[in-house]
Amino acid sequence: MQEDRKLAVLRAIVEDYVATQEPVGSKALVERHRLGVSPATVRNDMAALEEEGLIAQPHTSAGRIPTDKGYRFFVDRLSRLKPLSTAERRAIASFLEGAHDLDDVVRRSVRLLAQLTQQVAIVQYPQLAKSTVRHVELVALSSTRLLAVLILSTGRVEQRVIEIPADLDDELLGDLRSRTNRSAAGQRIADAAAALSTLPDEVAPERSATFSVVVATLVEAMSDHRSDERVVVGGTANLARFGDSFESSIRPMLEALEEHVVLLKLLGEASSSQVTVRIGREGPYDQLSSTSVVATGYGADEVLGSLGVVGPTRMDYPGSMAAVHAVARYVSDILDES
Amino acid sequence: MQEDRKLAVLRAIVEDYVATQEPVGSKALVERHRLGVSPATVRNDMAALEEEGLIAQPHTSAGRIPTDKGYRFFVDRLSRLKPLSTAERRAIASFLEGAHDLDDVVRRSVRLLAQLTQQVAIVQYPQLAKSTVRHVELVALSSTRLLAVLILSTGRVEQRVIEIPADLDDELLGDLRSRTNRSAAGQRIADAAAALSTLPDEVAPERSATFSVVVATLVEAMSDHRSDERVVVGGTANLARFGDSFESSIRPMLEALEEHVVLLKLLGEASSSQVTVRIGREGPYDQLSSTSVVATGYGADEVLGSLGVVGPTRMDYPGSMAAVHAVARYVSDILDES
DNA sequence: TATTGGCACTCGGGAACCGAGAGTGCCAGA
DNA sequence: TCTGGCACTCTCGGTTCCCGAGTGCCAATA
Repeated sequence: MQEDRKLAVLRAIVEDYVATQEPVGSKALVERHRLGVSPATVRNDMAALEEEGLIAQPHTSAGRIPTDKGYRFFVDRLSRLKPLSTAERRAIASFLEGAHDLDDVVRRSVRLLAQLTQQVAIVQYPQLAKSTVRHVELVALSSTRLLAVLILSTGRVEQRVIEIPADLDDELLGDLRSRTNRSAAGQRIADAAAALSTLPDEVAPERSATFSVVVATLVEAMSDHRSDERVVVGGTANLARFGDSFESSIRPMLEALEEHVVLLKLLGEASSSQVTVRIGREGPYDQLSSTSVVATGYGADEVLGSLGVVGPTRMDYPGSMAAVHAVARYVSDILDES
Repeated sequence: MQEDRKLAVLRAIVEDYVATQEPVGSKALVERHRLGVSPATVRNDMAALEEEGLIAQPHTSAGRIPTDKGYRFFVDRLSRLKPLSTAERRAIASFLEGAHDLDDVVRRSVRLLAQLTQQVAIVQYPQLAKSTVRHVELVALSSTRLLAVLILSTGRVEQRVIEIPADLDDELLGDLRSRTNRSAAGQRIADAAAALSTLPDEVAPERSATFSVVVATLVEAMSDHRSDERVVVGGTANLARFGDSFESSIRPMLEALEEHVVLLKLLGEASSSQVTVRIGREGPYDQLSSTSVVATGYGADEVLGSLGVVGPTRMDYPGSMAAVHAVARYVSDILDES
C-alpha cells in the first residue's frame, strides 16, 4: 500500500465531505478524484486510515467522515495554500478603505470576514495594554464635574465622568490638562499610568486632592481589564447554513457567542501573528465539540488583538485560513497608518 | 352569551398558549382557570372568537391559538399591567449603575433587557441629530495630520483623521481649537454645523484652506447618517428557546438581526416614548411574520433613540412591555445625568 | 335564552413495518 | 499489491394504522 496515496485519499475525503456535508464512500471518491485505482483499493486505504483514527464511519453502511484528528492532519500536513483571488483582495481593500474610526474598522472587519468565509466572525478590539496614550482631554461638565477622555494610539477612546472635590476654574483645568498630558501623552499605557501616579505629589498641596481623583480615574480607565473583553461578533446568520442539527450545534454556538469571555479565550489561544486552528474537542469547551476556530493576531509590530472565524469542524480550512490571514494583515496596516 | 366571559376566555387562551406553547383546548382551559362554566360553554365562546378572527385552530382536531389580531386585542385591551418586582428593579439599577461609558450603558442595557425578557434585545445608540456638541478636540498626529475628536452630550464620541494642507504649529492648532469650540460647543448638532461652516471666511486668508478642510470633516462627521444606524443586539442565544421551527422562524430572525437597517426600521416605528408593539404581520417584513417587536424611545426630554425586544408572536407581552419600559426609563435617567 | 352533557366525527402524530440502495468487508485471483 | 465479485448490514424514506385529543352539534335543562 502506498503511503502517499493513502494521504491523497484522506485529503480527498476531507475535501469532499466539506463540500457535500455527506459521508463519502469509496466509489464516489474514485469517480470525483482521479486516483487511478479501484474502489476496492480505496477501501483498503480507508480501513487503514480508520485504524489510525483519522476517519470514521457514522454507521456501518455509510461512507467515511474525517475525525478531529483527521482534520488536524489535513490542516497541518495536507492543505495546500489557497491564495485569495485578486477580486477578493480588491474587495477587502475597498471594504476596509472607507473606515474612519476604530469602531468602523472593527465592524467592517467582522462583516468582511463573515462574508468572505460564510461563517461567524469575531474581532477583538485592540488591547488597552498594547496601546500608547495619544492625548488626554478634560472637559468641564459643571463646576464640580469633569469628563475625562483618553485617546489612545489604536484609536480607542475611553471616557469617564469624574466628581471633583473642588470648584473648577479655567486655570485649574488648564493645569490638569497640561500636566496629565505631559506625563501620559506618547507613553505606553503602563508607563503612562506610572507617570500619572506621581502627579498629585508634584502639585501645590491644595490641588493634590483634585489631582488624586483625576489621576485615580485615569489610571483605573487604563487598567480596566473588563474593557479588554471587547469583541464584536458578526455573520451569525451563517449559523443557519450549517444545516446541522440545531440542538447539538447551533444552540451552544449561540450561547458561546454571547459569552464574550469565552470567545476571547478561543481567540486568545491564538495570540501570535500566525494563523492557528483549533479543531473540535481540542479546546476545553465540551459544548463546542463540533466547531473549529481559525484565528490569528493582528497588529503591525506587536499583537494588538485577535480576530478569527468560528464554524463547524466540517469547514473550508484553507479558505478560512487565507481569509483570516488576509484580513488581519489589512487591519494591521490600517491601524498602523492611522 | 356573556361578552366579558368571552374576553376572559381569550385572555386565558393567550396566557396559556404563551406559557405552554401548545394549542389550548376547552377542557384544559376550564381546569386551569376558574371560569365557572363547562367546557361546552367555553367551546361556544371559542367558536365566536374564531368567527371574529381572534383565534384559530392549526388543524381540525386541535386546540386554539391566538391570531395576530387576537394578540393585538390582548395587548390593547386585556393585558393587565405587570409591575416589575422590586428584585427586578434593584437588578436593573445595580446592573446599569457601574456603567461609565456610553458604550457601557448601551451594552449593559442590551444584556439586561435580554436577561429580563429572555428574548433578543436591541438598543439603538443615541441619534447624532439629537445631541449637542460638548467639545471639539484636535490632536496633532504629525505636522500634516490631525485627529479630530467630537465629544457629544449623549456621550457619543466621533473621530476622524484629517490631512492638513499646511504645516501645523501650536499657534495654528490653538486657533483651530478655540474657534471650532467657540462655534460648536454647547450647540445642537445642526446649529453647530451651521456655525462651523462660516468659520473659514472669518480667518486670515492663508488659514482659510486649513479651516475649510477641518470644518468640512467635522460637519461631515456630524451629519453622517450611517453612524445613526448603530445598534447593538444581544441575547441571540434566547432564539434557541423558541423551540420553534428553525427554518421558518430562527433563520429569518438571524438574518434580520444582521441587517441593522431593518432593525432600526423595526424600532423606529416606535419613536415615541410610549411602549409600542408590532405583532406578526403588522409590519412590512414578510419573513418576520411570526415575530413581534416591543419597543420604545428613550431620552429624558426628547427621544434620543429606541430600544426594545424581538421575539415570537407568542411572547409574554405584559412582561416584555414592563421590562422595556423600565429599562428605557433607567437609560434615560443615566444619559440625562451624565 | 344561555348553559350543559352526550356523542359522533375528524385528523395529527407516533409506532410499526418494509423495501431499496448505498456502502462495506472479505476473499480469491491476477 | 491491486482488483472484481459477492454476501451482508444498516439507514432512510414511504406507507399504513391506530390512539386520543379536541371539536361541533344537538337535545335537554334551568
